[in-house]
Amino acid sequence: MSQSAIKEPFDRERQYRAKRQAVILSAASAFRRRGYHNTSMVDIAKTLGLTKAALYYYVKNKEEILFESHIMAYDSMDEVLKQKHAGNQTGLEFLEKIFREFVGLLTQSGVSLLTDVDSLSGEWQADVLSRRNKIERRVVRLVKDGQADGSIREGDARLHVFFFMGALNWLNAWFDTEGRLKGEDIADHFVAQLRNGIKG
Amino acid sequence: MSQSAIKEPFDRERQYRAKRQAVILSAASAFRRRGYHNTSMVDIAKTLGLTKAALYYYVKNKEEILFESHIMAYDSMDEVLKQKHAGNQTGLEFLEKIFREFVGLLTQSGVSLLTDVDSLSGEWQADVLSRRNKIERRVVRLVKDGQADGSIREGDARLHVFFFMGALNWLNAWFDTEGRLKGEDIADHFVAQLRNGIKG
DNA sequence: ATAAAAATCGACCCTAGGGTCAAATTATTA
DNA sequence: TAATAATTTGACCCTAGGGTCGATTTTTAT
Repeated sequence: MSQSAIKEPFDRERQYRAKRQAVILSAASAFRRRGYHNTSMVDIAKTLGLTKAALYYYVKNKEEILFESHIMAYDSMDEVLKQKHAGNQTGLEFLEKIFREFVGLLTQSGVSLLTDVDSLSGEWQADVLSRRNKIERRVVRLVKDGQADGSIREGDARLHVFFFMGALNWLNAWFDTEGRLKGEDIADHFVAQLRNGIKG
Repeated sequence: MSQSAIKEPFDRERQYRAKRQAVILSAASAFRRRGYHNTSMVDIAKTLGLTKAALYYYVKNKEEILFESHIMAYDSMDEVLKQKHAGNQTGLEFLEKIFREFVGLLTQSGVSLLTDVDSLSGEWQADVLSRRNKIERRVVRLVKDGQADGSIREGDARLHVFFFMGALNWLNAWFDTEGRLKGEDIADHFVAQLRNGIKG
């Protein structure tokens, strides 16, 4: 049929992209659990029922996978940060919401926050760091907003942020989808601790 | 002189132990900053003005260095946890004190809390995990004590702990001795956030 | 000064694992 | 059902870096 000439190339590309995503997601999860250097390309391939060589059809090299893993996580966080707070809620309330969604990303959506930035070289490392800093600055801004409206207590906003973002990163390291701790409960608990820790 | 026959061997051993410590400390610092796998034996050696081969006079292999790095950190933490709280202070006050000293270890005493447990094999990994768990349980107990005397609010004690221990681990990752943030200030800030986050 | 012990080194070996490539296999299209 | 394009593979190459060893250099004891 005549349609195929038009949509077929799109489907092709879509397939390709989907598979590429699968590779990166799967790898990211492995990196998070066992570490970047303890995860070989063969490991990644086997998990997907492929051969090492096939991976290189979707990816330039191992480092690119690490890079994309980072980017993917930051994209998710950016998405969360995109929303604007309803006019009625305080800065603290808004921050709570954001933080709860961050926790959700890690516990429900399979997003992995990786730490192995040093294994990235030059350009890529700079890219990832800049993305991370951008997010950090956004959150710092939220805290400052909260301080401005009095819902968050005074003090170095960056330190406020480092504290609870640390909790987030650590959560990422120990949280186990299988464990008895339910993501929802963790979110409630963490949000409570965040709130009490910094409220005005 | 006759003395030497007695004390000389002790000095020898002392020298040896001191140098061995130096190797491990130096390596631990590098591991913390660049990561275990991004730090080669040659790197470690060069930092100490030695040759790779010389390292093996003090250490069985690279993994042992990683192991000892972990142990060293946990020894420090155990030391901090050894103290008993004065009869008059609340559970929360005592926990604050402990936490402040933990922060001090990382910011002042050059102790590095490493995360690369997965690069450790079998026996060693089990050892390290058990040490970590032991410390974690101790801290959980402190929290429960605080909850018992009403100074710490109710809620899953383990989650309380994960939250602020996460902050600690994260601090370890970003804190830079050279930076403008002074360890003392960070401790104050972190302790405040800990206190407010969980107080009853 | 000299022997013995301690510490360090240069040169080398060896493997895990990242990366390549031409050939085979599997869809697609006409 | 051939021709073409998209995937996947087996076999192979190559290097970084951990680890070893006998030979030196340095220290200590007598």
